[in-house]
Amino acid sequence: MLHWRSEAVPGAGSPSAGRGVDAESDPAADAFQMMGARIKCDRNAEIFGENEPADYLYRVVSGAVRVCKLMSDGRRQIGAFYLPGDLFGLEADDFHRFSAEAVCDSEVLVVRRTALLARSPVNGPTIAEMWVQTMSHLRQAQNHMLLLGRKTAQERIAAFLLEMGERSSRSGALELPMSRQDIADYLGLTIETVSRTLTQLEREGVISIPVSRRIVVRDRAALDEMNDRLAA
Amino acid sequence: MLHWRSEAVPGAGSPSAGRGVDAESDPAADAFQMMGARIKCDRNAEIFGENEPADYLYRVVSGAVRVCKLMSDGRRQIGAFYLPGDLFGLEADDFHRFSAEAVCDSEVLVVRRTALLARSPVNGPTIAEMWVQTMSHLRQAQNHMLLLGRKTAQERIAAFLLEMGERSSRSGALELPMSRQDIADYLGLTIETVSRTLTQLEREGVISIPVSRRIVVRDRAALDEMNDRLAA
DNA sequence: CGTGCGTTTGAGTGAATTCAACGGCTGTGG
DNA sequence: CCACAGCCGTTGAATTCACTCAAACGCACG
Repeated sequence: MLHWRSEAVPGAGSPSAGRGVDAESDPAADAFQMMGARIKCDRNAEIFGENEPADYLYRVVSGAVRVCKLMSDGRRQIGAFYLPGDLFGLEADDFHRFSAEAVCDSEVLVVRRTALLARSPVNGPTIAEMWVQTMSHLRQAQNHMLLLGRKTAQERIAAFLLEMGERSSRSGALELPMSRQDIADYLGLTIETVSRTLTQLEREGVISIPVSRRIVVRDRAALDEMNDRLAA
Repeated sequence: MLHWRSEAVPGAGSPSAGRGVDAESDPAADAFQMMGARIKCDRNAEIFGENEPADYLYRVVSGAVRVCKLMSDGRRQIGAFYLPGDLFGLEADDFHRFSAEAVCDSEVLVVRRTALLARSPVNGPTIAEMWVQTMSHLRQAQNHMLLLGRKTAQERIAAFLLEMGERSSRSGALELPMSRQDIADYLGLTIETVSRTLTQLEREGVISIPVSRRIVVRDRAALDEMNDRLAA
């Protein structure tokens, strides 16, 4: 595909903590470090709201962020979780179509959209970078779409665990920053079904759950099989 | 895969019919008309398959195209329908993640990806155009995601009818090119549920169905209300 | 006039939901 | 140090919505 090294000065910002922040590897990160402001968000704090002007781009430094839509009867659909290193807030129009909230106490970098886009002449590499980002989000959305289509609760949970496994720091146990309710709203299930399904997977020996937000995958193949029914 | 008449020979094809092809208006269209080959696809013909190299871009001229994934147990998820004027086949990687098939006898324009991208020097307007396209697909995927989340059959059908209404020629009746099975696989329902729900909507006077693939919306507000529960 | 396909309709089942109660951790204040 | 409140998560029982299985219908085509 396309990629190139950024044209500028990564040197300054010492990236600090935030597990899994290998952000410095990709080019957009540099722009963020140069131009971005770092802000702290308490758990459940709104980072931007639906229909607000989309003047800024964001990058998760630590913690986690969810983007979601609320329906008038209280149902909520979470469109994505963003983990350290992930970019979010990029929109096709000038307004956000989802709201974004901190899943837990988090830090994000913020940069004006115009600043990023103006960085190089007319449409320098930055446009292409944004394109790649958008492509990546598209792929993510398509995966999520598949997840929400005709799938059983078990298949959804399996897919979720595998996805989080891929994205989190490659360690033994999964540390989930989000509540059961968040997971439910992400997977299109109820909190009870999420809980029951996890318990069932634990009883079957596929996973173990030392504490509710830490999940150890014991039988990865089993999860794969539940999920792999995708794509013959 | 499939065969088409030699690349080249664009001049011959007079744009011909294909309702809703106002393709000439946007810039990418020009490239397609200049460089594309026009091919015919019989109903259910595969245009490209999952995991095939993504060397071409496509534009629907007439008919309709579905992109989908098949699961090993036969379940199918349709990711999108493309109608005349729509672009498809643009991928983040070098391989298609979905397969594409003609919903009904259709015509599509095909152009080599490299040809399109090479059109202007390094990253001329074309990159930006592609970005816009990708953004548009992202928005579409996000909408579809919402559709598949915790929604009742009625809400899904309502959303589907509204979506098709938006996208089809702005006439009175909706002419659906796809089968009930296609609709079901798009909405994450079974064919029976789709049928029942449509019948129910007809009995309630919200729509009427003179023949199975033609639907007249009688009470648009009712459909909106079923759908609008979205986004407070 | 059959044959085949797509669609509709019916009856019974089942997976996930709703409603409701309980259990367990955490932090606060007596 | 313990008691208690407030969450969050789990578990149970009953319900419901969509699914599965099955049959019939209508239409196009040979």
